[in-house]
Amino acid sequence: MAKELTHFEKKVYTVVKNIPFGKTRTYKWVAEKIGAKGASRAVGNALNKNPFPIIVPCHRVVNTSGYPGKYAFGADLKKKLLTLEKITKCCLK
DNA sequence: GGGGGATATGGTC
DNA sequence: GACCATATCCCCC
Repeated sequence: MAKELTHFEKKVYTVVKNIPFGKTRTYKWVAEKIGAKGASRAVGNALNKNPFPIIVPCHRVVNTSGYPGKYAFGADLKKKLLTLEKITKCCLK
């Protein structure tokens, strides 16, 4: 099972997985974090093929405009998830 | 500061 | 070689 993920994807998932709840990061931020500065697009590629969208909150990754770009399950869902997390965080707080 | 268009860049299929 | 969930630069207002 264990799909043989590329070293790049592995790093991307590890970083994205560590993004705090209710927070959002940019593709560039992730790229630099994994040491692939400039590979912002490659980050999106890896997330798109994300085999575990459950443990990898890829919906927390947005572009520099602070606006959610695309999403494997639909940009609409992504926006919804972000809003939901925001509300949840506010409620718990 | 913001909008639109074009180019550069990195990784995977 | 082509594709892609971006980023950045240039121009204009």
